[in-house]
Amino acid sequence: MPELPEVETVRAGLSRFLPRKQVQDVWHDWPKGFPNALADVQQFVVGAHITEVRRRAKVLLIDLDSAYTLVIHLKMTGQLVYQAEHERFGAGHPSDSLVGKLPDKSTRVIFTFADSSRLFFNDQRKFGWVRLMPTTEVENLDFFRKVGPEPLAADFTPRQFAERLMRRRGSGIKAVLLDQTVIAGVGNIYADESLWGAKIHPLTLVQDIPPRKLTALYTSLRAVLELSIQKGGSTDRNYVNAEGKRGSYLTFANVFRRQGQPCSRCGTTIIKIRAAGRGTHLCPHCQKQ
DNA sequence: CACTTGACCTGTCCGC
DNA sequence: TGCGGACAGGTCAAGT
Repeated sequence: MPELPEVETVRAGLSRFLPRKQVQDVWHDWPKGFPNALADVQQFVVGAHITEVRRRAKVLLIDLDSAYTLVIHLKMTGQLVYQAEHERFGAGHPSDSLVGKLPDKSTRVIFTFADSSRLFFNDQRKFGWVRLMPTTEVENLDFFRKVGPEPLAADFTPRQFAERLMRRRGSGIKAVLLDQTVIAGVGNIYADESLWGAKIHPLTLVQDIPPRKLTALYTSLRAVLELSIQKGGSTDRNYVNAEGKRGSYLTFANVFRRQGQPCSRCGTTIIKIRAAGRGTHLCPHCQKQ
């Protein structure tokens, strides 16, 4: 569920809090979710200072001044929540935030900093992970070598978008949008929303989409991602930002989880089908195959 | 080789 | 009310 806008929202929040913090302690259960040897964590994380928080695709990168980086993927139900020391105890926490309620039963990793503030990695379904590696090796990870361009990058053009989509000419457009090696950061929510915006049926084969509709999809995808970042991302169940608060984009969604409701453009009832193995939402009138 | 399906997990919801 | 099964969806590995 955390897709580009959600991960970007977490990144923005963490970069307000984390730079210059010194790590004092790292606790974790669930070795599969943080597979590094304890000795390496002790040597390269404990005592180190955080220098920067970055994002690439749906992956968060927390750089340390030990020349190591914590690489974090939230997958579907991961959360990264920062809690300042004074927020730990007692009442007074906003009821719409997880802050003050952590750790809880889905807490997998806790970073404690020298000023007693803490960073919690929560993950109900344990699909997410944290791993430590030298900063210079991050770009050599298989995932980063193959991942496509950032759709919101200033130099990402409609032409580039169309060319990359056409590499997968035999496939349905939804499957292609979800393919991280084509375009980075798009998941189920924004695939559905951007296709509705461009009036394209999710199962349409890429080579059957006219150029003008590809341009519309480029525009629609960028608009949807930008609006979602502005709204703090989408919260269906689990997602929260670095302050433990939910995002409000789904209030503005046109099709995602809106099956049975009228299309905001034409009034036709939104339906849910299966495409690329995922629940897929569309307006059968606006998005003809 | 390109595409699809299953595995990884847990919690929730639905029908019987 | 209890219980089994479907479902949620990001990514990799395995299968077709």
